[in-house]
Amino acid sequence: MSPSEKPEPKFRRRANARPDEVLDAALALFIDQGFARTSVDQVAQRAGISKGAVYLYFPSKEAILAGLVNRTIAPLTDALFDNISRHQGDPRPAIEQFLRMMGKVLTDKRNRAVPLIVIHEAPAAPEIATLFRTAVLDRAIPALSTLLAQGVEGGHIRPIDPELTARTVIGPILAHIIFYEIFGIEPEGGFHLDHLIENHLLILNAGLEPQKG
Amino acid sequence: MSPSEKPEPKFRRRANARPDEVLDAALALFIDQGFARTSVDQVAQRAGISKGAVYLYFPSKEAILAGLVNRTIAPLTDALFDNISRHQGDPRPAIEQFLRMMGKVLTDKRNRAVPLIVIHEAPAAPEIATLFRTAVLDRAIPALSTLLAQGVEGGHIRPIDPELTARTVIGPILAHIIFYEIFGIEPEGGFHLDHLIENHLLILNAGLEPQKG
Amino acid sequence: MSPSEKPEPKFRRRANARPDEVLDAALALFIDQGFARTSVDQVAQRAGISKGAVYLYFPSKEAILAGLVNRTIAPLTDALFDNISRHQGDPRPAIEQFLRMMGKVLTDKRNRAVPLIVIHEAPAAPEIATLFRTAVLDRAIPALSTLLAQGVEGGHIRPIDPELTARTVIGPILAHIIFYEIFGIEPEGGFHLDHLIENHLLILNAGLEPQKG
Amino acid sequence: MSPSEKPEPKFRRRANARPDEVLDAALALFIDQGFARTSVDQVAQRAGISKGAVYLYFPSKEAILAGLVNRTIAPLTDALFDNISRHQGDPRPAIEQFLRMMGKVLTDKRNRAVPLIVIHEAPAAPEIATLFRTAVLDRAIPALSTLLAQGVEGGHIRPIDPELTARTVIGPILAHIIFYEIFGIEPEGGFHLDHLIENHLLILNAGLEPQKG
DNA sequence: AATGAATGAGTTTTCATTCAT
DNA sequence: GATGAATGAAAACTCATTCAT
Repeated sequence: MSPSEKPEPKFRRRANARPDEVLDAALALFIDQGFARTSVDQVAQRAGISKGAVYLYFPSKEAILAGLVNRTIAPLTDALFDNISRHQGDPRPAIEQFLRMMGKVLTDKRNRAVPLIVIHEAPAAPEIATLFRTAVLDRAIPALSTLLAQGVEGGHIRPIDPELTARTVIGPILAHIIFYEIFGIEPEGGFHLDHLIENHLLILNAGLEPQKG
Repeated sequence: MSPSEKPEPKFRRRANARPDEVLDAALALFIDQGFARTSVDQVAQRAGISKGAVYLYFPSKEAILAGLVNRTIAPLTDALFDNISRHQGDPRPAIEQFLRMMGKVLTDKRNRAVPLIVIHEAPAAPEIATLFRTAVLDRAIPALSTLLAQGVEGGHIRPIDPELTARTVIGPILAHIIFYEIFGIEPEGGFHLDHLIENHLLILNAGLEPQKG
Repeated sequence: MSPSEKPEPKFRRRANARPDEVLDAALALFIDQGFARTSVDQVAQRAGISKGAVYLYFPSKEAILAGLVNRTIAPLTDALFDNISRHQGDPRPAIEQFLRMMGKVLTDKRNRAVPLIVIHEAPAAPEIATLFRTAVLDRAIPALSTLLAQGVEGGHIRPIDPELTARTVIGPILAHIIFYEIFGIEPEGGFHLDHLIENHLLILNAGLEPQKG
Repeated sequence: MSPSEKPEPKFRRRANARPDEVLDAALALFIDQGFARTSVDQVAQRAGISKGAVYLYFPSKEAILAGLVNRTIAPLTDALFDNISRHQGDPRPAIEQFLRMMGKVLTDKRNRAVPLIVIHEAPAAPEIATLFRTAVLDRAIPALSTLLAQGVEGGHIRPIDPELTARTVIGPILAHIIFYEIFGIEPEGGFHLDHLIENHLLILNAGLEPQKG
């Protein structure tokens, strides 16, 4: 208690990094306990601010989740999806590239967490589900479908239903993540999303090969 | 108060019919509103009994869900999974049969509902997730893996990682259901899980074909 | 702590008098502290039940107030207002009777309290204000207006505007109560609403006397 | 930082104009939304200053209301009330003048607003009620009482209780305003406070007329 | 066995007020 | 003087669970 010791100020620094800090805290907590079981108080405490301060940046608890989704979604540019849907010729290299990119992104647990939370909370927060759908699924599925349809038309791949095949393309990744994150099922070799994707591509590429004769 | 005063009712509600009625009520409600937003009161009312009576049969709200999961799981006999894992020769017919059976079962919304609820509630009710995993996933995935490993060994299918390929087998169905049920995404032709499965099998069968030469 | 002492049961008696007990508790508290400054917790405590139990009977805090208004309003039968508006001949005896009845009712502090609370809370609870208006003012003012109009037409009283005169009839009572209850202003002789009314009637009766010639 | 570096702005906001601007903003907001549902932030924003700055001029939200009451009250000089209480002879012309003046003042919604807010907030802010009472009611009622008492004594009006009659004089105006502002009850001809007053005076003047014989 | 009245812990949200800058 | 970020206390409401009857 020497006079030189600076007394803790009641109010901490002012940061305009605050919203991001709140999101960081929220994400960590949501991953641990889920959205519903995390209180705003906990988020605030973990972010090192008061509950009231959280409401300075986010008008509601749900808005925090929306912020999280938005932050995760933001890097998904139109260019990304346009590239896929505008691809000409054999779709398989484009699919490979797409899946490997997904693999890279989703290898980071923090990126996997957001879609999972959305899935968990969809019944309680349908607007968030819509937000995610609009920003991700409604762009990715049509892009893949277009890519595949073009491949069928050009005879580059076997004639399949493009829209349904999009589920064959993406589904295994979804299953892998859900098995691991929700049910704690880990393959012998570990989570390694890249392994899954390479194995999946092996089958997918061969499976799409046009029949001879 | 002699026993002759009150005539025995001709039909007395058998107490052991009650738990099932509760589960029926709960399932209908959970499908409609989700587990979290359904109150025990609602379940009781729909089952035609009092809230207190529900607790006579189930010690907690979560136990109702567990009961639901158990009832849904019960038909999955060991024989079913044994058949798959003991299959010899080309695994593809067995996979076809397995997927078509899944397709039949999961075409009924009531059967889709339980796994979906489990997924939604997993963070809040991990024991239920475990229950489901143990009874379903921990049996289905190894069975498929064994089946595939045997196929690889016998040269009936291309050399792939059996455990990871199990995700390629199942994943598209999971994706289809999640897209539809959670995000409201319906393919142009409608939900039709059987279409999805036939399209998927087309690719999968070709994709597993052993390479010539 | 003798064994014969009955341990306090956790749950008290079940009464269907409960809603009324809640209203009693609420009224006392609202008189003391006002509606806004009274918490549901306080109401519950005063009623000797838990907060949750209050919500068993009233879906919201505002509903408690509505219940209070309704209970106070209930005795005002249609017959009462019909009597006034159907009166024929000199309106003054009817007015006398009406004001004296009001005086009797409003001499009870508990009856005065409800309109006052409504006035205080009108900006925060406009539906309650509407409830009160519909049940009381929209019946009393037209009844008085009709009575006065008939009196004017029959030449029993001086030609005045019936609707505005209704305010002259009622206003002094309102002023008396507001001065006393809100501002703590007490006439030298004490609150005595009946004195006020007699004095008011003296002036009112003379003031309505038709001009001679 | 020499004084010459920063040129004096030609027009500098005079700090002492600020409190009045705050009051203006507050009044407008209070009329619109009521005192309780107006936040200090809103007042600050409307006044074009920061929330903190409001607290430079007013130590609390309640103090803003007090300031508003004071500003409204200020024009009520002692002379005004002295005139009334010192009046000799028939009190009726003085009462007429008084009521017409009230009518003029209260025809402006902004002037009606302050007493109404005081009435609404009295349970939450008793000191403000006291402030209003002391400055207005404790001067007006005695003044009227004195005036009436003198009129009775001089035989200019019928023998009535002066203090209670003061309520008969003022009450109809209060009723008219409360009916209109709080309950939204408008006479057929519109609010027109002056009509109410003229009608009231007709009755009042006749009602105070000393009895013949 | 059955009821349903009662409990009470838990959560989001608001906002007057403070104070570091 | 002025700002506005931050605080923290308060309060309504929900509902799984309990238990007297």
